[in-house]
Amino acid sequence: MTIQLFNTLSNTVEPLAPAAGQPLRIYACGPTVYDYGHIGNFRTFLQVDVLRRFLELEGVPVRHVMNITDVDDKIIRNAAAAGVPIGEYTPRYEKAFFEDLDALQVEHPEIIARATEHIPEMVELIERLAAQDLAYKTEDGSWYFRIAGFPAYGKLSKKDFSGITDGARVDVDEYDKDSARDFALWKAPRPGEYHWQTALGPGRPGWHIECSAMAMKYLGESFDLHAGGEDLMFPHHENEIAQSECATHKTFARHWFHVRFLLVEGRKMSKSEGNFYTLRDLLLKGYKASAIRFLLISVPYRQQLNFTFEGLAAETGAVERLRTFHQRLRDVKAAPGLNAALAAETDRASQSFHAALANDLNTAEARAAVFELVRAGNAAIDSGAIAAENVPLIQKLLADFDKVFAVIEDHDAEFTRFALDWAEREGRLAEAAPEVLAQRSLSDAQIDALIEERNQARKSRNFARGDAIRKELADKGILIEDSKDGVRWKRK
RNA sequence: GCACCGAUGGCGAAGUGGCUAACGCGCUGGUCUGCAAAACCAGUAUUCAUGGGUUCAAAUCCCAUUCGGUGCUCCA
Repeated sequence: MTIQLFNTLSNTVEPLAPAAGQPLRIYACGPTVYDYGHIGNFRTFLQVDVLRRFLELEGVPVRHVMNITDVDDKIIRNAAAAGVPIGEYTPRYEKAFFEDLDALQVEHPEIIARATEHIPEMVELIERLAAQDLAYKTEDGSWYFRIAGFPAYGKLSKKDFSGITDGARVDVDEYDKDSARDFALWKAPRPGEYHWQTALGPGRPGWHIECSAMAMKYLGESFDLHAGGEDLMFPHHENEIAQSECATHKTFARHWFHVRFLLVEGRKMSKSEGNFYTLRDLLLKGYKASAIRFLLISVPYRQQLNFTFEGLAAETGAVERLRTFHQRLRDVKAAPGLNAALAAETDRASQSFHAALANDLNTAEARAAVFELVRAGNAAIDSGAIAAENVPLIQKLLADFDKVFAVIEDHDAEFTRFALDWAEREGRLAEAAPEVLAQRSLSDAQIDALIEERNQARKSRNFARGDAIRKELADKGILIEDSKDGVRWKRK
């Protein structure tokens, strides 16, 4: 199935396909590792994950490169404030970033590229530009890109710079740049600042050059798709295009994929609004990683998503519904044969699921198709209409669904525990919700023992005692379900 | 200020010219259960921010207004 995907560059939906015999080459802008990631960051990484997972499901091999920006102004500032070199400051946040990706079931890219490990590649790229007089050195030793040398500048963000003249409105002499729009390729060090000694002189890379250099190193001068948050469109991606295409005289990335920002409780997320959440904040509040993932990917990537706690609770229930159905399917005792009507319905759902994702990654429609089948499947189980041969057909659809959405297979307890351990080390355990802490105080064996005690009480019709135990477990976030086949429990 | 995007039930949200406006959560009633939970069934927007227009036909197209978001500066 051909995947149709919106391309920011052309402003239209276009098919996305790799060159013959090649994997699909993706470059995605990664994090600047100066702090813990927040849910806005993760929405972008999750949507890229949905894209790559769907490509894989469709049998398209992927070569996905993500950069780690481990040197920039904020890092230099924060590291200096902490009194450590940047090389000691960034690794803990890079590690935390990957731990968070794991909690959210985000597949790792094939290649992780750190800016600080690619200084020679960047220097070489700047030299290529300098050789064409498209990069120039200013008095303080910094290097800038000459935008006047790239007439197509603005083609991605649809900005027209042709009418803009320097001097009248903008103060040009700030860094003695030739034009106010010219951007830094290489920044000369301020006194005492960490820097590299290179053929360009001492300094550190500008923000944009790392992505051009590393994308070209791992994917070639021209590749299939470049992804990032909508804010990166300008100036970051526009500048990448300018410096890359001027150096190579080839199209840099053919397809540009931008993920829309989210709102939190209807407002833009910001520290001053008090609605700024890291993944770890939410795990400590007791929200499950699966629910967070499901909420962040449920709204198609080009739509603004309103992240609310009510929505998060709703998604917790939605994930639970999928898991319960998955479980019922495994346990069902179906008569031999095939229910043709249910098989046809399964097939329809499967087609809708694939078609929805192929249509510009419409995740909302894709999950709707699966939920419709969940209802049909549950009804068939209840009425006894389900037949043995239907079971694997439905399981196949759920498996395909989970290859992209990755929420049915349950890793939640593991990552909640991880967040608690982390909070303890950081002295932030007080931020954890009481119910989350209570869960931690109860081992699986203790839970099983209490359930056994309750079974005995119920058998002797001592329902008061049985209900008391159920209440005690519920207070600690453990829910009990009685069924014909015994008692099941799960963490709320 | 300029440019671009959006507004659909109690909440989140799909649908972008034509069958009864998906799906999830919630709520109400029923079935099941010792009681619950889970699951199922039924109900829950005559209507898609507001006003006007185009059309045989509009949530979907056009204009205006209001509100929210983004970019123009660091930001996923």
